[in-house]
Amino acid sequence: MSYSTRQRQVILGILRQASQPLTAQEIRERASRDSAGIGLATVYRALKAFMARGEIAQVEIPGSPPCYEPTDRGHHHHFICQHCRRVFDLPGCVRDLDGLAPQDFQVERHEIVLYGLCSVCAER
Amino acid sequence: MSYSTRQRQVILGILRQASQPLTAQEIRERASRDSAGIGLATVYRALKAFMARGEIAQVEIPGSPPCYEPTDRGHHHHFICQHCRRVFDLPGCVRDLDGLAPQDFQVERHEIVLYGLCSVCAER
DNA sequence: TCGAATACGATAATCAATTCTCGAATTCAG
DNA sequence: CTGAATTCGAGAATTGATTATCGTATTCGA
Repeated sequence: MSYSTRQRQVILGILRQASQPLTAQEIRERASRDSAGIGLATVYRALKAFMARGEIAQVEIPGSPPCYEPTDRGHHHHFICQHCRRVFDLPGCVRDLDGLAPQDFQVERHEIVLYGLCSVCAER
Repeated sequence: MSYSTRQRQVILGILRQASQPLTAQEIRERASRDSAGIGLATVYRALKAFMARGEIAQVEIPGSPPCYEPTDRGHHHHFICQHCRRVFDLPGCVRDLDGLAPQDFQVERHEIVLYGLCSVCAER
């Protein structure tokens, strides 16, 4: 099985506290603020282990390396600020999406990404 | 300015004939079927030139290298078949998308990607 | 047609993300 | 507590996409 180490607890805690999905790099940076720092390889190993257990999910964001977030946040989408490049969670969804595809296509899931300026970057 | 070469005509023709956005690799493969073959570097140079002129656009598809398609197809979105991995164009859009973001966010554009099985792969 | 500008092809170089390596440290079941 | 299993850290290696290099070939305006 897999062991519960200090590093993995830190990493999972960071993902749970974050209000956006984070990249492996971002996780390492935040981990290095507190504890003595965590190797990037360790972050990747932990992410792989958490994903195998279904605790976190990978979010593919166009133009950004893959991000990770806890799976318990329910269905939602993302906003990317074109200025600061940060990714934000957007609660909610829209209906009638599946109707976009032809009748004989089976739609299983969807991703919506909005691009623009976040509240901070919009003020200039 | 930029010259009109045999290679660039081939590349643009391939993009126009395709019913889906194509990656640089896919373009090179299709180009090699007819003419004597085109270098990958040439494909990238041509894509860059066409983009500078606004004739084609880059489409960022999660989990796939960037794809390219002519800009004259109007606003549309994409469907990715989880079985054959192909990318399909979906005409149309949905309304009220911008409402997903908080009031103080400026939404400039959006991408919608549907995942599932295309008509061919759904038959099994 | 001439020649400067541009593009070609093949391959090497770059770049960023991710994985591997390996000796040392940690975890945890018994 | 003990030891086998697992993980760690740091850096090297790998991978895949893209760009640069450079000698040659093509394009096209004058």
